[in-house]
Amino acid sequence: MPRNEFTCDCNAVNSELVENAIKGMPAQSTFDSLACFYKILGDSTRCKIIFALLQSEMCVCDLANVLSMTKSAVSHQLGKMRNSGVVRCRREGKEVYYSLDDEHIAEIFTVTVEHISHRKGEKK
Amino acid sequence: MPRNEFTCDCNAVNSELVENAIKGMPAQSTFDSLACFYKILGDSTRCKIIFALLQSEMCVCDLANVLSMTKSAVSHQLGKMRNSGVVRCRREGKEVYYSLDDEHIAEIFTVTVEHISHRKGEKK
DNA sequence: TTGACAATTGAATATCTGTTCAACTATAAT
DNA sequence: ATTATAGTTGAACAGATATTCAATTGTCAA
Repeated sequence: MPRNEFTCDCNAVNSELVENAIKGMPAQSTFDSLACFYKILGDSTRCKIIFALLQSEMCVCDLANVLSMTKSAVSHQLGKMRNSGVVRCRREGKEVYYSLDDEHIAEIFTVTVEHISHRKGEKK
Repeated sequence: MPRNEFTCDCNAVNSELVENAIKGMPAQSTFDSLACFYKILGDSTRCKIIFALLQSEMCVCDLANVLSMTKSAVSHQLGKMRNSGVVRCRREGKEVYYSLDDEHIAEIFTVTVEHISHRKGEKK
């Protein structure tokens, strides 16, 4: 009789390790937030937007020109990024200017850019 | 006649800013790598795997137990993480033990966990 | 060699996601 | 008021993706 109260199809090899790991696990909502945050960064269009906004705030038209995309496509992405708290916006006349909301994002982003650059030379 | 040599449906508002931004843009491949990296982190299952591996290396069975998932599902995710250079593995008898490949990943991940935790208290 | 278990892999499916298109709102100028 | 431009939004479509299921490989023990 396998002591397996979970939905997995096998028994733990190192049960103590597993039990401790389970105890130390944060709530599901924490992982959802984490995944949600990374999901926003996990698209090359949105990465470009972030990179552009690192330099300066920009309106949707400007971003569309930088990315060679339609206003609609850019606006859709900006909407998601706004909802996730990645960017902030302010209206100035007809234009809406976007900027990075949180300095943490710039930090995490630039660290990753370095990480990627370093990998380039390495294996494969 | 709109001076719009791109695929976008509007003219830049701040043309100088746009031109500088375009000049400063890295190659498409850089953004693909970035997005690819974040995409790997952008799934709650894989976030859990990373969190578990922060504590200690584990075999597939152990991870399956920690996550309450089948070996197959876990193995599929580990395969992707392996291909992206996020995790590394070594065989020991019948088991295959996985661990985080790069210390940068642990760094980026923990910084983001903090970022998320701080946000919790804030708006919304 | 045979059987058992750990792990991987490919195909199939259900779900999610990015872009397009068209319609719409908001602001400014004539 | 009317027109033009900036931006948003919903529906639809195409492409990507996570999990399941079944089959297969690799390793150890009998």
